Amino acid sequence: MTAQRKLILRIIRTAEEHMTADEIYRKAKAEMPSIAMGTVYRNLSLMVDAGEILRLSVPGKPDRFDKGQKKHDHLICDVCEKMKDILIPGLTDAIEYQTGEKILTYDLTIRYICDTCREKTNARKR
Amino acid sequence: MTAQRKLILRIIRTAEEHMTADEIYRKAKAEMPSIAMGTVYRNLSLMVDAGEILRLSVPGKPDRFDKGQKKHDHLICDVCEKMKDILIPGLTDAIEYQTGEKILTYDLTIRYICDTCREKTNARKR
DNA sequence: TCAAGATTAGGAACTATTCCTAAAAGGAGG
DNA sequence: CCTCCTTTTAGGAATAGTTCCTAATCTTGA
Repeated sequence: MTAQRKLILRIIRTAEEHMTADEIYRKAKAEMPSIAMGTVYRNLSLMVDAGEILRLSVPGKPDRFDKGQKKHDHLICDVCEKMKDILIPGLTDAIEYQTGEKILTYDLTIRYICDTCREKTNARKR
Repeated sequence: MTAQRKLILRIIRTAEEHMTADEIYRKAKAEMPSIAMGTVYRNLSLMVDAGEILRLSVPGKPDRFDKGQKKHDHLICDVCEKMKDILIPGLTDAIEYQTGEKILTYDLTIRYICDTCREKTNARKR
């Protein structure tokens, strides 16, 4: 395993939030100035394929990457765009039951307004 | 409502499948050679915002547009990438119950292997 | 009819991502 | 510690999808 890949993996593992490829690149560049964007993208894709990390796709926004190994779903706040992980146990079974199809996987993204933003909006309205 | 917009809307309404912006553009261009790509994109976005049509986002692929007004979910075949509409009634309620949050909307995309592709794969394996 | 505002065509610009190539780095075996 | 072979890299060009810009054209309503 190359130094570049180790670095990228460490950045993702120690990140508090889901980072974009660009954010990871910039953080990596601070430690290893020679690293190239292409290297980041290639390693991210390799690790996603290997199941070491997860890719989170949000329409119209750059992909984000998650250290998590366990599948989960996402709540995205419509105002601040912050993402929150959630688990909806049994959804796979429910979908298979409803559709009558054996499914491989699914991707569920929920839009809502988070508490922080709801408070701000209410405060402004009064 | 301009002629361009009327044309775009008609193309979407008479389409059998969900079309990409580029497919819509080419079909529109055949009838109105002067139409520009930007016009197609702008009108599509306007109509999506107005709730007249739906935008379907698939990670890594161009967006597709649906005449449908009624919200529904999608099954995508992992082999041929064809998309099928499905309805999972009560999912909104289930999500709200599970998360304890009032949700605005959700986006559920399910990956599976369609009957046609499964048959082909099996046939090849033997 | 005429002015104000909206919409267009055409193409440049942008963003996220992939691809290309020559050079550098690994690493298995001696 | 070398040596050959494979993998990976840096750097930048290329690509796809989409948005943005501007001057010209079309609407629309008074």
